[in-house]
Amino acid sequence: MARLPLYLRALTSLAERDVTTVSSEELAETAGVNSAKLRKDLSYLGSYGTRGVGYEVEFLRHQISREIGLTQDWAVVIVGIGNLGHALANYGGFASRGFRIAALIDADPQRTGEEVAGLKVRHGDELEKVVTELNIAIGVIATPARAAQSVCDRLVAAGITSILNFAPAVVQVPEGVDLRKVDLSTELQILAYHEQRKNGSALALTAEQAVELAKAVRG
Amino acid sequence: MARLPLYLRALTSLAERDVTTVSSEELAETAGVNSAKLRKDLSYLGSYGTRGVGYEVEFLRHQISREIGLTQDWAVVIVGIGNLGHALANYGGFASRGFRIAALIDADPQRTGEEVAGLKVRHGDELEKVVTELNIAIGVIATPARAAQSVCDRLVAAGITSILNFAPAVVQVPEGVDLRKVDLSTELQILAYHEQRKNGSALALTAEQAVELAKAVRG
DNA sequence: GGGTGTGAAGCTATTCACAGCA
DNA sequence: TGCTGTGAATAGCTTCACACCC
Repeated sequence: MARLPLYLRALTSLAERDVTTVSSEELAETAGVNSAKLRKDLSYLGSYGTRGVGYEVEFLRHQISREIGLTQDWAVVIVGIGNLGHALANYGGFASRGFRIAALIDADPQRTGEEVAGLKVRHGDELEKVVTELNIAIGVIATPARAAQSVCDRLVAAGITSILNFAPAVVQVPEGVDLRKVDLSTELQILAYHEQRKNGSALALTAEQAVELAKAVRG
Repeated sequence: MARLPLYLRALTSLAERDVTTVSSEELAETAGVNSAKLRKDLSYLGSYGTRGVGYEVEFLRHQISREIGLTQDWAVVIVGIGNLGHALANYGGFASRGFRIAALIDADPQRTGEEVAGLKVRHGDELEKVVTELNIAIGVIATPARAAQSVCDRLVAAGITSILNFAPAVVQVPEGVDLRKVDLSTELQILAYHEQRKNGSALALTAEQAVELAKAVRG
């Protein structure tokens, strides 16, 4: 369930404020969701709450961590060490959540050997070797769009079944491989779509439409 | 509709290959969705296809661009010029889609004045001024988690109603403000969740569960 | 024939509302 | 009494299947 990480974060934030017990209502508010939805989600994990009281923050946090698989350590390879690859390699939020950046790969021989975030960048040819030797579980694609599919194919061929794609390209994977994508300009486009609707609804009408609307409003 | 950017990208990729006409089946395949879904989505924009023929690539591309609002130019401010802010500022995919990075802001006085992606980084105090003067439509939060809510509040107060949050924090916005979030470690956590299920399904059973399972299988 | 546009069916996710337990 | 856990109701989304048009 895609909301578990959200609940986990909300619980962490509560734990930092030394809250020990929380109701579904409060936790839902913190996480920004409906309380019935939260209770239903949590009930799939088991009955971890106490009626009349709520949930114990630390206990629930541990249960969710275990459910997600954060109690083990996942080795990640980042392919494509451009601007974004750099940022991802240096992003501090991974280590604390059980993700370990184990290798960095770039096709550009100029970059090979360069040190980024304490790791030497390795050449594209070594991809398969790196995946096997370091027991990589998750591949991150941060290459330009044109390279994404072939990098993805090679990751899959090397045995990786979980891939996070940042390249702005449609990438196909075989059955059994999980592909998630994060697309920066898609997100902006969705915002722009709504923004346009907010500001432009009246202004964007053609003269004809305005007349029609005026008629309709008058009844 | 959140899939329009996906279709737009598929159409662009087809246009680059000089395809002029495409069926819903082909376009759906390119975009990685079901063809019935694609036809239904497109039908909301209007009847832009021709029965027995398909859709004209350039025409449809223009219609979708217009629908999303990509025919106008959107000024974007990035707040927080760390690793990620840098990467976003330098990301080439925005300009070509009608998004113009108009300003960069960082709270650290050390960074103020530094030039990133051809723009001078401005100090946090100037946020409201920058938003008003440059007619900013979209705010991007790339700060650490602890600063996210206050940056968001200030963006909203300055009149921005579309915000993209990269900080790993739950951020609340008032009614009428669109907030989208991109969370890198959440994405990895979702992958880890599935990965765990794939590899560990049998191994992760306790002895008792294994016995139960064996019984159930035998009927 | 070929392929869009769309009602209808099916499915999944969300919300309601309350029984049941601390 | 207060709050969880959950059946039932609802809403939203996806897919099917075919009428209709080029």
